[in-house]
Amino acid sequence: MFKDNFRIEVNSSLFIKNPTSSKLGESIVKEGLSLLENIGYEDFTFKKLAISIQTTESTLYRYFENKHQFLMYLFNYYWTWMEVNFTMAITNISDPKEQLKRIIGVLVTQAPQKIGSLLLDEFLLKQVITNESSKTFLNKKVDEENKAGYYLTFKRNVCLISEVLLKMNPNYLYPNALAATLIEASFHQRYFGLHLPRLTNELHITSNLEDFLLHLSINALI
Amino acid sequence: MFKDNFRIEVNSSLFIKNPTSSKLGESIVKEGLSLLENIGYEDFTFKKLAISIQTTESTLYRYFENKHQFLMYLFNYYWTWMEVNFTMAITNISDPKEQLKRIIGVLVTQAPQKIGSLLLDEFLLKQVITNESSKTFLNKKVDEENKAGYYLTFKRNVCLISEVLLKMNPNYLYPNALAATLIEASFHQRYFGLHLPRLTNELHITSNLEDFLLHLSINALI
DNA sequence: CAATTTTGATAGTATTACTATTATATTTGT
DNA sequence: ACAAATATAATAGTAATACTATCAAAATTG
Repeated sequence: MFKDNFRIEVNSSLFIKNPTSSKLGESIVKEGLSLLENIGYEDFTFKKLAISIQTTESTLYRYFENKHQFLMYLFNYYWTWMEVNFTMAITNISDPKEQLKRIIGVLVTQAPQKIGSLLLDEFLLKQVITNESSKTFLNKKVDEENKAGYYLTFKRNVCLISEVLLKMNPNYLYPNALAATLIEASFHQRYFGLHLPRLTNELHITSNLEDFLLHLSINALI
Repeated sequence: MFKDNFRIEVNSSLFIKNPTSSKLGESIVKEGLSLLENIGYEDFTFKKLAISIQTTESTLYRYFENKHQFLMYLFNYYWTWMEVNFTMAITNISDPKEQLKRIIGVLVTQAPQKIGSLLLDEFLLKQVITNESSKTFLNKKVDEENKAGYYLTFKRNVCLISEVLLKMNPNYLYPNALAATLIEASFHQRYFGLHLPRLTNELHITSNLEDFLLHLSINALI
């Protein structure tokens, strides 16, 4: 469907030097993603990443301002790629309900189909975003970073889903809120299923999660 | 309704020395809450708190292991107190739908009525939990802390709401997931309303948030 | 192949997140 | 009231974090 040289590029405010501009930059984001998945955002440091790819901290700081910007880069990479997935999923589908079903199908998929040859491992990326994405906005710099455009790709996806919801019921008052809630719930319910099972009902199983979200949204739009 | 000496006590795994056992301990949690609200979890340090209450770091470490345990203490304090609020709100109400309405009413209230004279400021506490509570579980220590009982009060509240949901529809498959989603959405949608408004629809306004959550849950239970 | 850019190596700073020790208050039991 | 026990303050110290700066070596590019 896409050429082999299909590439996801994120806005230049999300890095100092574009990591896709060099082999070293690519290994920074690839190994960084992997390290982030292994040890989590709190324990992740540029020092540890530098050691694991045999470079130095100062080199990493030439690509990213700090680890928060690095997470924001991955966050935007993820949502840029999800936008492609969502768009493909609903293209040529006329029934809004079927569109919603496919949207939710994409949302709950853990290892989405490869499109072209992507730089980052889709499965790892989904894992990291599931566990860490709330940390992109739950901090005191949120307004500043919002102004800098750090959340634009995420907002575009919320709006894309919101439009599908509105097709099902043009009078629904909270389409953006519902879209954002579906996304957040898809992450957190899976997380709860794995770590705090009393907070959910077997929603770490993809088909259950899909059923829950689909039922929730369809009923909300009645 | 309650005596003036009504007190919220949290499980002893959540502190080294009980802060309610001394004036100093009380000022640690009171000023700590205030500082956390002002500068956010990421910038909050025991050093800064020590300076603001004119004590030393070593003293703070005799009360709490680290700042994460301090946040967990506040988190449990909050949910212990919310359990009282929820329970009072539905006591003597027979209609499950009315119970749900009152549950959601409590959930979206920013400055709940004072019960007795509580140590911590309810408004500040709600603010801090709204902004920071996801950080209690989104980290690599979650399984360990879950075993230690750090999430018990939260789970009790999810189960309490879940039971009300089940009364409305005993066949609903995902009561815990819905309860947890309502709680999470109540926090994040208000946050989005204030900081990332394109992700929501004016849900920083309490009555809108209430309407959204009520509509969402009632329709899900059809 | 010279000029430019990128990276590596090294050093250094302020802050964070603690732990340890000891002296001085404060509280408690009798 | 006073000795004993406990809590707190003061101080010092460590390893790690989160950077910044400098300069030489390597790689790229024109």
